[in-house]
This record gives sequence, structure tokens and C-alpha cells, in this order.
Amino acid sequence: MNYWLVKSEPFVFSFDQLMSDGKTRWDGVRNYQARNFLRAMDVGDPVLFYHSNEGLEVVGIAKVLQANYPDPTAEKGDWSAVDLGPVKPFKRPVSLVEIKSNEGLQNIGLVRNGRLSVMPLTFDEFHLLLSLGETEL
DNA sequence: GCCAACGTTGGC
DNA sequence: GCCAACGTTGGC
Repeated sequence: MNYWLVKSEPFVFSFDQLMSDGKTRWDGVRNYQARNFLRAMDVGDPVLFYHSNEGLEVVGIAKVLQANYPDPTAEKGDWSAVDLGPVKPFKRPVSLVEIKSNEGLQNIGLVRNGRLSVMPLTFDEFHLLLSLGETEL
């Protein structure tokens, strides 16, 4: 099992929307590094959901419903999509400020490369974020 | 709205 | 294959 974090601008697609939709296609990724992470996702992997631009916090837990398949929105090129579903919202959102000030989270992509939209988390990072969010899987 | 960081493109 | 120019992302 692997652990992940994805970013979304809440006014484009928010975690609340994922909760009410029950499922979404995670497509439109046009960055090779992010694409390769999408391809490494397995069904059932937990995915933390971060709101970029607005909110700037981890707001909930999602999971992989469907492993990677060709991105139908790609007109050319070799791109992938996955399907994600909601698990549960964080009891308490975890802000970027908090993440940056936590010693155990200095190596995650959010801190090291602010522009990466799909990134892996270690077991420890994932569980640290869960406990900061006062939420259990 | 600004700008730093990063990725991509294209000329040489 | 290098690197300057450009575009995009996203925090501030």
C-alpha cells in the first residue's frame, strides 16, 4: 500500500464536491513526474486531499477507486488518469503553515516542490498528517 | 497582483 | 545537447 497527496483548487474541484459526487476522474495532469505517481497508484491507496490557492490546507481523505488508465482528456501525448472516491473529511484541516513548521513533514512535495500536484507520502508522513487532522483512517 | 520556482520549448 | 526565453503554478 502506498500513500499519496493530491492538490486541487477548491473553486475548480473541492473535497466537498468529491464527497457529494462519490467519485471523480483525476485527469488533466500534464506533468511527467505527477503522471508517473498517478501510474504508481493502486486501488485502495489512501490519498490526502489538499486545497491549493484558496484554503491552503489538507482537508480530507480520498482513496483510489480505479488504477491508472489513459486520460480521455488528452488529445495527444501519453497521459494517465485515475478515479478517486471520498473517504472522510478531516475533523480539523491541516494548514500549509502547520505543515511547514512540522519537523516530520519537511520532505514532502508540498514543502520541497510547491508546484507538484500529485506526490507520494511515506507511512510516517501520512499518519502524522492524519493525527494533526485529528482523524483516523 | 506580484514574483519565485520550475518545466517546456526551440534556436543554435 | 545546451541554454535562453517563455509559460504556468501557487504561495504570499
